[in-house]
Amino acid sequence: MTDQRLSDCLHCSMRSESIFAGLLPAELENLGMEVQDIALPAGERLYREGEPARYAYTLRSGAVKLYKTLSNGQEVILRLLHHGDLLGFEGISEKQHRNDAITLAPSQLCRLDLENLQALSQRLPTVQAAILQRWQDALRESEERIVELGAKRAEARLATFLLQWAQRYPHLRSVPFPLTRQDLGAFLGLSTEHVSRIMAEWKRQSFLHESRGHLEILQEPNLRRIAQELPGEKADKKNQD
Amino acid sequence: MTDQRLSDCLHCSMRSESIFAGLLPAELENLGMEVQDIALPAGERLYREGEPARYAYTLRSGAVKLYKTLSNGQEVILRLLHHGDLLGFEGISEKQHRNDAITLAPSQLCRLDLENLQALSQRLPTVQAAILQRWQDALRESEERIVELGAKRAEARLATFLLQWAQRYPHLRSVPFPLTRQDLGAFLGLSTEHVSRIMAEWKRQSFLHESRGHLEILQEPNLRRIAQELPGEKADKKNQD
DNA sequence: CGCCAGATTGAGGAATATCAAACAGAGTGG
DNA sequence: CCACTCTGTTTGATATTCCTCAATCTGGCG
Repeated sequence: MTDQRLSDCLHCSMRSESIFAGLLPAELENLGMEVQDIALPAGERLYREGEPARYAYTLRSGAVKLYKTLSNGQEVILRLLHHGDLLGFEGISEKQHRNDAITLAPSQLCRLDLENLQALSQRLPTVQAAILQRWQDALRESEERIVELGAKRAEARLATFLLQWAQRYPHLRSVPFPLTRQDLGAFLGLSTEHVSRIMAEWKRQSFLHESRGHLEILQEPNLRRIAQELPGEKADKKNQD
Repeated sequence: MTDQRLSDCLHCSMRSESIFAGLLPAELENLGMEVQDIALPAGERLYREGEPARYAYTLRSGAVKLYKTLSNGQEVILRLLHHGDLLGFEGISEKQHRNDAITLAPSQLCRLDLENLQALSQRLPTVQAAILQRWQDALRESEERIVELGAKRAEARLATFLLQWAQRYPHLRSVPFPLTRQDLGAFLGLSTEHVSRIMAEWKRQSFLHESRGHLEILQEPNLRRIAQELPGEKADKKNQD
């Protein structure tokens, strides 16, 4: 079920975008670190909140959700990860993972030993700088989320999210979309039903199309308009088609 | 109005908590960087969103809000900073500031030149590690905010916030509280009026007391209980006093 | 005292949640 | 191929939370 082998970083297709970008081939061969290449089906857990952090990961393909489960059982999704994103790096400075990580789709990852990684980042400033950069990106994204959650209404949040999701697959008309309505709600701070209502309405209006885990945005301008809407700015003119 | 002089990092009262902690005195004297010591009244702007980033700051005393202003004029506060917090460090890797920064109270800050800081952090791994750590803290805080905004109701958000604010002044019964109802709303994703209603109610119930820019939490257990409440967990028993 | 920004209060309405029921579609076993 | 089941989606009705707008109140201050 879990395919696992040693990774060949030197010839990795993602090398130029990874935290090891910028290293010389000689340095790469001398990482002093085992990098496991892992393939997982959908729904597999990478780690759990509170668990001792042993590994960090680079997501090479597929999708992963990072989330917390509250005392009433409600899930809150903190981040949704795509091709190229990192996870588990909080383990560099904290002993335990801060959240749960589960694959949403069949995924390929590189698994890095955190102790090795920490030693490595002390030795190679390039690597540390790369990690710092990723962290800043994550913080910027989180702050954008705060703006969405704090200031926008349900439709605007959902529209923003769908557009950003689709943007991660620039070359595809119809993009992979393994999220349930419940996932969407957990990410956007909305109830499952409310998400469903909005999605259903947009499908009726042909703003978008869904089929077998794929999503196609048919009327991007309309979604963009909705994504911008702020409280007190009701769009009087609906689409007329 | 703006008192400004060269800072003496070696004898700074915050040295042990700053990003320069762990440096030897000799290294400190050789920072190769001018550190300005700045004192500002309340309501002073440190920088504006989109402005070229020249400086980063360490807040030595007082309070600062980082916020964005949306197209409808609405403010969203991203972070509220206290004694010991950093700001403007996004300028290390981005050319422009991502948000506005304004003092909420009379504040003392250290101003660091970003170009020098960048060079410095390449040279001194200790400094870079310290910055990395602050970044991770900021990300953790942002993720906690996302949980608050995404999953909790107004009262729980406000209670959580007040408790955390008060915790920043562990030795004081009555803590400085320079926030307006509007600030609270902008931070918590609520309307000014809704915040006001809840605060007024809590004052009536003697959960807390407000006076001349200061706040005292009188019944911490009740606030803690409210802070934990999640949708679907109505507390039937109110306080009886 | 008069003024003014911020705080409070009230009434009504919009946005969203909750609860319950019906629906759809992808396996699965006969 | 069909009935069956299971899970996720959609829909409806109702309740709650929160916002908006407008008015009033309060405390500090010239």
